[in-house]
Amino acid sequence: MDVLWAAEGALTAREVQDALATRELATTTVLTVLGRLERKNLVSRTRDGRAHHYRPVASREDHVAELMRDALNGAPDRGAVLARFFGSIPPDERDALRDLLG
Amino acid sequence: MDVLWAAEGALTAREVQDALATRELATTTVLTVLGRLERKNLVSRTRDGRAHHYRPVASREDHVAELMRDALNGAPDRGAVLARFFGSIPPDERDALRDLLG
DNA sequence: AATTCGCTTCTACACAGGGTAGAATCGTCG
DNA sequence: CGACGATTCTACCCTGTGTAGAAGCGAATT
Repeated sequence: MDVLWAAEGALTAREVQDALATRELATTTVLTVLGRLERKNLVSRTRDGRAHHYRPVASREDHVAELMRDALNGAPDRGAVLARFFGSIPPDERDALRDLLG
Repeated sequence: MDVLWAAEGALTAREVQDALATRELATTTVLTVLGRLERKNLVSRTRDGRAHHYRPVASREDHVAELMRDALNGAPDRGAVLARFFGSIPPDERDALRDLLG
């Protein structure tokens, strides 16, 4: 589903379908999925004459960060989770973060 | 489902059921769920006479950290995600992390 | 104006996963 | 051996997701 993030910017359903041409999806399939994504507030759309322009509500990175926050909220002891999480990511990323956090 | 983490240590199905007594669950329900959790490698069990002892494979914190890693893997630009994630958690947690990371 | 064509909406079907539980089985204790 | 508890098998419902057909609606073309 989220292959749609791959294409940056606002797209029409038609463009999305073309971008996924490898899968030979029916037009209605693309529309249905886009509609569901809109219902889930993952994409927004604005009318443009006959068609709509669909655009991601958040960047892929923001979205994934959101998922991480959601996961984090799944535990009472957030600090302990964060500690384990950091202990488990590649050292180079940990280093980069250290820099980032000053 | 994961209310089972709440009870620390290894439990028998019977004990799990008692712990969830508020929900009046049938014994088989508890067993089924525990079985599925085992299939998903979230709990392991060891036979103890007639019954089994069920124990979490990982602590709740480890499990949530794992979910965070899974989410993180959902984006190509991990660094960007991490940067956003950090920018979005409460400042005090960020401070705690800074300490943690040295 | 009527036809047609594209975009949209509605509705639907299959399949997976998770919550729930009944029926049958199996093994241990008395 | 019999009873009872633990387990397994099977099943039902509900939701989410991938897929798509049928129909509606508005605009361009004939």
